[in-house]
Amino acid sequence: MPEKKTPDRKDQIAQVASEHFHEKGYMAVSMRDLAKEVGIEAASFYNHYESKGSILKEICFRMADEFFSGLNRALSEHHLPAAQLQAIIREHVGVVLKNFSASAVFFREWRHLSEPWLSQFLELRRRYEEQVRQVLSQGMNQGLFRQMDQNVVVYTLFSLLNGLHEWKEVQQRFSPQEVTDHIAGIVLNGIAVGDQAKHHKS
Amino acid sequence: MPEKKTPDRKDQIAQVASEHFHEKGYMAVSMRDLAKEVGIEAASFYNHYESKGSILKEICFRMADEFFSGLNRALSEHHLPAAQLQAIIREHVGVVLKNFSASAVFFREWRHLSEPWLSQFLELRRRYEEQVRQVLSQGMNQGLFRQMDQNVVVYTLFSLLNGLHEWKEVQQRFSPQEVTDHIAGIVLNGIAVGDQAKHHKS
DNA sequence: GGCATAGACTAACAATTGTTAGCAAAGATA
DNA sequence: TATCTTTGCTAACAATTGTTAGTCTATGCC
Repeated sequence: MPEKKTPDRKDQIAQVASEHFHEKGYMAVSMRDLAKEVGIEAASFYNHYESKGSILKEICFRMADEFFSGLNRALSEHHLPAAQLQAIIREHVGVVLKNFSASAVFFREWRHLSEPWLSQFLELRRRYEEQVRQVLSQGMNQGLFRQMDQNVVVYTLFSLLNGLHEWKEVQQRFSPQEVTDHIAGIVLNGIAVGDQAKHHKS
Repeated sequence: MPEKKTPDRKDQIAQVASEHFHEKGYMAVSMRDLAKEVGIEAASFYNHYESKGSILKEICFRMADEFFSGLNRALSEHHLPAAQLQAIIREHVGVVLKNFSASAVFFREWRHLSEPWLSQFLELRRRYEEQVRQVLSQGMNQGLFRQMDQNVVVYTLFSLLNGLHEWKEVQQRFSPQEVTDHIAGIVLNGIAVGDQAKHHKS
């Protein structure tokens, strides 16, 4: 007797799993843990997912989709490298803040994906990184960004972006726009030629 | 028949465990996995550690010691906030690069500590963060740093520092000094008053 | 009504988990 | 030499794991 209408069990499971994988880590959450939270028995999961691993797969690749959508939006709506970079950051921050648990799983638990998903996932990550690198490259070639090691810039950018999910307080106390401005300010200040990219004041 | 002299089994176990916890995650590594690598049987661990959890505890708190040593060294050897901050970064980077696997475990696997170690660990982290915050505070009060939200600066700094262990390439291609300069440059450029902290040019 | 499908259940499985008990050999200490 | 401690082993344990089989029931469709 289903006591209330299930909006979509599969989505509900992904949602609950995201939160638990985020808090305890994928390996520390059992199917029975999830079952208790969802309100069904562990065996019933297999009507919706074919394995525990496929729940993780669903979460990770759904987030990858989100990140790529944001990236493509940023690239198609802007054409100057500096504007593109800022848009990339804004989109990325938006995705993280809108899917806090799931993005934490995406960043932290992907190594528990089984093949061939793991390889596929890493390839997607590589492509994302590569696209950002190209924006940097264009900016440097056009003389808009200083010449510097791209790996270092990418490290800086992704450390700030990927570390975001660790800081609950930041999410609570600042708007997406503020976070975006902060990160964009740091990165652009770090790489821009001259001062035209500075838009903060004391 | 011990085929060769054991330099120190307990340290060897901690070393092997660090590497495996780093690569697979604490929960995904069984005692038998570790045993195979060390060259003993799983049950023999209990002559050196009282539980699997106590191996993790050892790794995490040993690293906490390292980080605090570095912090204290930085604070005692310098007195101007800008110099202190730079020294803190240098010490921190040094500790991470010198104990790559163990520091990754420190940053990523601490949530699997059991009580009361978990609480104690979080308290240590809080204290570390608090000391850095005080340096920022002093710098602002002395007019050396711009007035800005300390949480945001701390978020930036720790994202860059704590994300370090994710980037094997960075470790391989840059010296500790280069990494330190890079991070210190970003943070000081972000917070310093005027241009005196800038030491790069196009 | 008749019937198929979806989605829940119970029960059980084989494997793996961390851990303990009991024992043996080597090294240190006396 | 006699004894104690250290450190390894084998065997086994109880619990938990992801997963499957088989069954029941409500819902939607003809």
